Order: sequence, then structure tokens, then C-alpha cells
Amino acid sequence: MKISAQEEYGLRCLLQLATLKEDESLTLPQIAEREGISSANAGKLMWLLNKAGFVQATRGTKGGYSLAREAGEIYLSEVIKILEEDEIAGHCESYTGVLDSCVHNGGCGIRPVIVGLHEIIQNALSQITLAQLVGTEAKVDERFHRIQGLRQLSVNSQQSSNR
Amino acid sequence: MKISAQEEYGLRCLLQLATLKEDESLTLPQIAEREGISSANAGKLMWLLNKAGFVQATRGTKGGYSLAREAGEIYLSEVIKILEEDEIAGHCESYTGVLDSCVHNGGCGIRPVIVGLHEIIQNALSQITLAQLVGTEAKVDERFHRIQGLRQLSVNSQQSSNR
DNA sequence: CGCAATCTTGACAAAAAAATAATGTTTTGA
DNA sequence: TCAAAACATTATTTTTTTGTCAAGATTGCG
Repeated sequence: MKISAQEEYGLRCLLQLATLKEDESLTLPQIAEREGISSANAGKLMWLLNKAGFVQATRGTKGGYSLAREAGEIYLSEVIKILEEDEIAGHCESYTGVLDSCVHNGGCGIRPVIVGLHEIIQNALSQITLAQLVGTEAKVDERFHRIQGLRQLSVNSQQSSNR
Repeated sequence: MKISAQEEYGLRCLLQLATLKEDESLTLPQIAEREGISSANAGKLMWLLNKAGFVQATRGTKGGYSLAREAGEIYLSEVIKILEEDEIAGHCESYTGVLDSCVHNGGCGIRPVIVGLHEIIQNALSQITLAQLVGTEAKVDERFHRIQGLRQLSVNSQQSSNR
């Protein structure tokens, strides 16, 4: 279970824009340099993010990219949804092995886990905005752990309810 | 953020063994058929799981695979750790773009999110054993949601504590 | 013993993902 | 108006991930 290159870099590029002041913008070469990727690559990512409505692009000299909405209104859950290749919607449509559809029509012990995991992840990501990721790493880390904190406790306290 | 083919199929093959009675075992072709994958593929997966100590293999006629430990003692967190290609340990060593190391030495707003997400996932998976995935889908689903349930509540109740 | 069933293991091929390249369009300003 | 700077879009190449194959090794049985 891991994050894809597109998700990681896309998020990082967006985060660069989130650090800008009002009326500032960044060109592709600038974004590329700040994230250590090629500007062709940055171009493709920004194209995606533009299509999805997260950023505004202006062409021509003096052009560049800026956020289309306030950083505090952009939730990671939305961004990740755009950046992951294709919709996770149909888990049972991927991983069908050599067959056309999954062999487990009806009962499958894994599906609820996969689906549940996605719910957990989405839930966590839907509580974080871009704005909250701007700042020092320590600060961001502390913020994130507040989101996790209570869960750890509550989950542990009902651990032994299995057959 | 998604589960890889290796993780998915590996887990499913293990789950097949978990449904067996004492002293039963399955051969590669049998596992392959039940999961709708090729037996060559099943072979590689089982090889991994064998190396990691989750399954026992016996060769020769009447050979096959069975779990090396009780299904109730095998946690998904361990299994996933083995099945994901390489250790997630060093997130900063992957996704370095065109450079040798990540440009964000020192402060990076994304790292805590990635790391935190992994903690959340690991935590959820470390509460689920193979044994709990045997049964009807509805039952498994209900079990899994017990794990999620309390978290949802606790997280929502402290949502507005950001700058 | 010797054959057949079975796992083991490394090399190889196919598919998917990621990155780059190439070509086109828009804007600004001299 | 024209050239330069910048984004837009599609095609191609490269890399990574998956899956297959083939040659071995081990075991049981007639």
C-alpha cells in the first residue's frame, strides 16, 4: 500500500503554490526546480491539477500557476482522488487475475478490508487542507498527530472483541 | 494510494489456506484455480510467503502448502509488510525526482502526512488476523467496521483545532 | 530404481506507470 | 507585427512492476 509518484509530486507542486503570497505565481521551470523534477513532468502534473480546478494558469510572458482556491479550502482527499490514475471505485474490477472478473462473486473476505482501508485513509485526508501543510515539518507533524491521537486510544480499548 | 497486485493476490492465497482443516493442504494449481491466477504466479507468491515463514511447503506427491502458524496468529500488518516490494521505511529515499536525494532536506510538509498515513494503516491492519477474514463477506465487513467505528467519532469531535 | 507430482529459483517477457520529447496555442511587449 | 515566454496536449521512450517460462530439486510410490 503506497502512494504513487503522481500523487506525491502533484501534492508537492500544489504545496509550493500554497506558500505564495496573494498575486504571486510560479512558472513550470520554477516549480520544477523547487521540487527537483523536470519541467516537462511538472507540466503534466499542473495540467491535471488545472483540469481538476485546483490551480489557475495564465499563459504568455508573466504567466504562471497559482491556486484557484484558498489553500485552506483544498482538502487532501480531493487532490489525491484526482491524482490517482483511475478511480478506485471498483476494486473488484481490478485484480481479476487471468479471468475477466474476480472469482469471488458473492463472498470475499478481502474486499471489506480494502474498502475499509480506503475509508480510513479518505477520512484522515479529508481532515487536512493544504494550508495545514505549510510550515515547518515539526509543526505539521504535531498537527497530524492530533488527528491520529484519539483514534489510537479508542481502538485499543475494544481490541478483544473477536471470535 | 492503493494496494499492489502482489499484496492483493498474496493475501488472497493465504486466505485460501486459512479455510483449510487441520492436516489439509493445497497445491499450487489448486490455489491458482481458486484465485483465478496462473499457477506460475501463485508459485512466486507462495515462495515469498514461505520465505517469510507464513506457510509450510512440502514437496513431492501429496505435497502442498498449509499455514505455518494458526490463522488467528497471523496479522495482516505482517503479511502486507512482506508483500509490499521494498520497505516503505525510507520514504524520503524514493520520489527524489531527477536528483539523488529529496530536495526537502529539513522541512517538508508532506512527509508527516505520508508517515502518519502509514501509521494509521498499520494500526488498522495490526488488529486484523487471517482468521477474522474467513467467513461471509457481510460478517467480515461488520467486524471491520467495529474497528473503524469509534475512531470516526473521536476524530470528528476535535476537528476544528487548526489555525 | 525410476517416474510422476510437487515445490524452488533464476531468467525472461509483457504490461503498466512514469518521465520525456515534440508540437501547438496564447499572451505580452518592444 | 513579430519574437519570446509561457502554458496545452499528444506521442514516444524509459523504467518499474507483473507475470511467465524453464530447468532444477525433492519426495512418494509402484
